[in-house]
Amino acid sequence: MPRPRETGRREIKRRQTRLALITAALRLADERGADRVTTDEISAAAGVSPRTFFNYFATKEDALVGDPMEGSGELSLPPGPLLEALLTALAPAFEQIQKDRDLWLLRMRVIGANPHLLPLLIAAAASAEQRLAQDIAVRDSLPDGHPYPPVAASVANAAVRVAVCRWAEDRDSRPLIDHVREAFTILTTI
Amino acid sequence: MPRPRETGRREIKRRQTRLALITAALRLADERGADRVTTDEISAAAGVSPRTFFNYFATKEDALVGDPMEGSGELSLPPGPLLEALLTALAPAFEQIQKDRDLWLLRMRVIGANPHLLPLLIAAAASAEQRLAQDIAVRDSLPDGHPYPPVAASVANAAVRVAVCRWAEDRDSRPLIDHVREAFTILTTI
DNA sequence: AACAACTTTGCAGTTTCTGCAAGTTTGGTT
DNA sequence: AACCAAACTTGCAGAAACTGCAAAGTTGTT
Repeated sequence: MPRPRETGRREIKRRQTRLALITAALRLADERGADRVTTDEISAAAGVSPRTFFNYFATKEDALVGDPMEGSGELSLPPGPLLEALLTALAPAFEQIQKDRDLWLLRMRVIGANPHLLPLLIAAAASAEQRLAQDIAVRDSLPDGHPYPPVAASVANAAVRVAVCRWAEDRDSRPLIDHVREAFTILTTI
Repeated sequence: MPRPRETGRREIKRRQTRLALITAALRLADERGADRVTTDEISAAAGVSPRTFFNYFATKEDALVGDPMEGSGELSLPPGPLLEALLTALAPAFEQIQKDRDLWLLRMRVIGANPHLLPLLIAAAASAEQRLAQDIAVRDSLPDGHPYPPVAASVANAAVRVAVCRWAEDRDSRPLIDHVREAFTILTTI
């Protein structure tokens, strides 16, 4: 019985290694600045060989930026009003981010201190946005080229971005999903 | 009288060199694939030393992606309805792109053939989008954190992206700005 | 002509990143 | 348990990317 793609020591170990590389990269970059850290040092700090680093990330920057929506997996949008559908479909991703709050704060600090990383984060978010637009088009069975899906995805992306920023500065640590909900309801009032 | 930042052999030569590097990079990448071209080859084809390449671009990819809005300079948004203001403010950029049509088609082909470049193009567009959001906020004197500017800029970006795609496939070669106008008017009907 | 500002270039050196060919671990089968 | 295949790690060798610096060469100004 071939395990789908979830559990199994293999997958667990992979996640661990990946996380170890990411946190090592971020911690070192936070201490000395992103370009004063080498992939060799990151690998050493994560306890793997230098070559292994590139089994996980194509570039050093990728380890620093990470995949913003790695928690979302294959998202299937339920029917109903779009914003509510997005909330439920993206909830797992937001929960994952919530769990990794400290890591995210660290990451945002590093990106803030190393502006050349920002475009990469934006690019990652944009990729997620495009996938989202595709999913919206499928859900509402809209023809290719219809402007609604990309526009909606674009707006949702902007709202999430704002929500994440507020969440990051929120001393009360209200869960991220609350901030997203708030941003979405603001959207409906425009 | 210190020339502002426009004419002068210096600036002209810089533009020429930059353009030569970009076209050389794109042509070579188009022939053999982006990762089968070295910065040394690009420099040689452009007639400059290998070291000079990095005076113009931080990375090889930057030469391939270019700056989507290099023609816009410091844009000042006139008053009035936003979409019309955007049209007039961005017109110079669109004209520049129109002039470089062949270069842009080549670039889009290269990016299509080398998907790892797409995120970088998206990131460049996103940077432009953020600058635009800032300009919108200033124009309408909206407080920092107001959702309108980023959302509007985001939507405008999406519209321009669609317009550029149609323009690229337009056999009649209708000017880019017409396509943008069209996309914008579609927006108003949503 | 002379001077300052900017640009190109070469050189030396480090870091990034890749391909390949071992080894090692894991998951599943008989 | 013994076995096998797929996945993962690792080391090595090497190409290519990238940086800092200082010496030229250009351009703009007085």
